[in-house]
Amino acid sequence: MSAPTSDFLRVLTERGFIHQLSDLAGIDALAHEGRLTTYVGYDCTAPSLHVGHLLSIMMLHWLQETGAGKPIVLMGGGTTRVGDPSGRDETRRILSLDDIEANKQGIRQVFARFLRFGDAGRDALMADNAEWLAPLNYIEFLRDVGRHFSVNRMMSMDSVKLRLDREHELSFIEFNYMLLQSYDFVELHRRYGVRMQMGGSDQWGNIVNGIDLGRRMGTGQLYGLTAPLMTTASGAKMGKTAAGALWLNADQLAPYGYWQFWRNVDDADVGRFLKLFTRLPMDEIRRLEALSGQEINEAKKALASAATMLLHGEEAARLAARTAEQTFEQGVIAADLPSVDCPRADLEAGLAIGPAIILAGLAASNGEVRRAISNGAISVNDERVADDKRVLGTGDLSEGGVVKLSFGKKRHVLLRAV
RNA sequence: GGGGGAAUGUCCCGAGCGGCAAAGGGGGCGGACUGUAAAUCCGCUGGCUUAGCCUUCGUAGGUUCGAGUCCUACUUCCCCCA
Repeated sequence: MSAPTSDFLRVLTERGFIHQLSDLAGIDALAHEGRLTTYVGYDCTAPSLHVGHLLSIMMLHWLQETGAGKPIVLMGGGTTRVGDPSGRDETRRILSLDDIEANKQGIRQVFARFLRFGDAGRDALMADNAEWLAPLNYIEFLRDVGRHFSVNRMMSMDSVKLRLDREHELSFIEFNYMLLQSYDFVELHRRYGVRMQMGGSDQWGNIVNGIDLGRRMGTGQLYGLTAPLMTTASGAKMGKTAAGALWLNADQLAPYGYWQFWRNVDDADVGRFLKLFTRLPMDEIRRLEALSGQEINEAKKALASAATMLLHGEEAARLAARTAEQTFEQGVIAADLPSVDCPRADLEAGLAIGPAIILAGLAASNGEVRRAISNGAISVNDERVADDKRVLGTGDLSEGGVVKLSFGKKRHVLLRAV
């Protein structure tokens, strides 16, 4: 691809955000003039977004930062009632309207950390497609939008084909998702002059359909840009760990856990992630990714702190870094580790190790705890537990009135006597 | 509408003569080695009050001392015919 002239595309290219774009020159020109009003849509299927969404959030961030255009965050209040089949092989559970509304509220808060909202020209704006999708009239929609879609072509789209090939059910309601998403694009153009849609590479088909529908419905030329599918160096899809999804909301995943996630990335991912998920300047990143061997841990810490700072703020990032240092480098019990309250009376009466570990959220059943103990995975106050009959008492409390429970070397929880 | 095939361990794929808590992968978790990395090796990967008991093979019944396995009905998917 020839070199872009706009800051926006230059930054995105340089930092590795671009997988596919519909028309480099067209996008570049609009970005150059600062008229590239762009939207990204987010489902409201969970109470928080997770790391997988971060990529597109960062793209919106750079859009605003480079002055390329107005970022629009589209909440899928309407489309979530239908369910996007892209990248899934299971029928999505239909959420109640209340759930969707609650999820929407949860998701909202994250964007304020990455975007500047307001009424001025390039201030970010948040929209909800329930606003125009909910009142749609079926007959009119079929007539105005439906007629532009070819079932033949829809059948050949990856999201549909995958379901068909794997012999999984694809309900009619989900089959319609791409019509709605395409229509969103058109509607956003009409309302806010949106010119481009961004998303993950799995959204390419939906985006292209939107561009197409726009042409047929008279929006003029629309554009699309997708980011590469985020995988780790080992090929795993990013966003989930044993502890659950890597949520962005602090009440779902504490800053410490978030920091730990970035601290533990694969060596091979450090440079790429620094570019994608932090705002560190490129020459600093080049210096960090040149580190090798033991030294690359410096780069990982920088990544963890920079990424955590972006999402949770400077103070939270500093605290997480300190907690990690105390826990992993100094071997002392850091007061800020995740903690769970435990009635003092339980400890006085003697609390068996199994229920204690479960209470701490480190395991799901006694059986799992027992197996973990036989694997040498469980520690109390950094002392390996050998006997699954081990009972915790007040004698295990350290000065701070806590017992440190560990599952493996990395997952630590403090049991706080209250 | 007719005919044939399929559904397995609630992550995925996938074996399974009527004695099955159910082979084997992948993935995940833990241990060793390291650097809170990767690779490698080893262990674990239904629940419980664990010499035992309970719940699991699409759903509901049935046959049998005993059913993932056989029979019937239903649900969903695939293929062929119309």
